[in-house]
Amino acid sequence: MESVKSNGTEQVAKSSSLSSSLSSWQSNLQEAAMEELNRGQKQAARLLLLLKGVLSSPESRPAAELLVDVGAAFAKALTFMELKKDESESDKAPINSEGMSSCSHEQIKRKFQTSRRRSCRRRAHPYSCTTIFSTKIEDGHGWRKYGQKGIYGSKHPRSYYRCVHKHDRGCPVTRQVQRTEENDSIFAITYVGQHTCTEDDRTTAATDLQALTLESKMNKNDDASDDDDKELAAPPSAMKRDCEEEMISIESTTAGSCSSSEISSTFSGLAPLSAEDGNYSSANLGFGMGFDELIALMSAH
DNA sequence: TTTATTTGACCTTC
DNA sequence: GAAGGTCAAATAAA
Repeated sequence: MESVKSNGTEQVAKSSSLSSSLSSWQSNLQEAAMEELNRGQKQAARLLLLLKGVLSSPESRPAAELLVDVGAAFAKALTFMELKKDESESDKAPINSEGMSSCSHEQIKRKFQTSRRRSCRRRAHPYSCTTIFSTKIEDGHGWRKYGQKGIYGSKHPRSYYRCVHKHDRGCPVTRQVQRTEENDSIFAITYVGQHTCTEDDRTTAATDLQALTLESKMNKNDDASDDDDKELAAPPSAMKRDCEEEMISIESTTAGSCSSSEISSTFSGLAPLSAEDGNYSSANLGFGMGFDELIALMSAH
């Protein structure tokens, strides 16, 4: 533990007691910080609710984005704190003095790995995958459904789609669509590979969706939670209609190693965490959620 | 008749 | 052996 040159045992005892009280102090501090973050998140949600009408106008868009961003930041910080708490409780490891900033990637990865052990494994494939969370599955691309499976431990089946240009243009993209456990009206859509069918389609569907604005989200009709099977079985023609999406996008860390269920397992009210850089984009409305979803998630947290 | 979806079987990975 | 992913025949819809 430490080298003792003078009054050894006393110093060890002192050090041990010191580190124990320091650890307890840090733990209390952590609890207090989480409480405050929780409070901040709830207050942000309340403010969002209060201003919901006011912020619907286009000129209030920056303010609305800011508020959503604040809510997302609270959610994200809370998640970091919870991850840290989980780790210190299970490992009994001393709290890292570096604080929250150091706990993102590895801990998130670890959490994913834990849930992976429980629920799923994936075939290795050479393509990168991107998971988004959206209230709709249309993304402007044409998809052909080629399978549906019940997933172990999940109440919703997973549908498998491939690009309609797979055969004529050799487009390799597939996607998996599954309703999230946390919110039946939100789909976890995992895109595997990238469109090669047209020049315009080279950007992934996820990238397309990121261009969607708050305005469209605010003005959209509440048609998000239609019948499960109808939604999932929507023909390509239906998918090409205008989409006003609400989405969260998460890039996988390594090609072929991500899964929507892994990611959705951490979806209980938190901001999206890019495993690559730990950031989410505020340009696409933070994590792309509308007011209702954000508030629902914040309240559920 | 053509095209898309469903679904059980099979394959692959762990 | 279990579970996810894909195939392809059967079926439904346009």
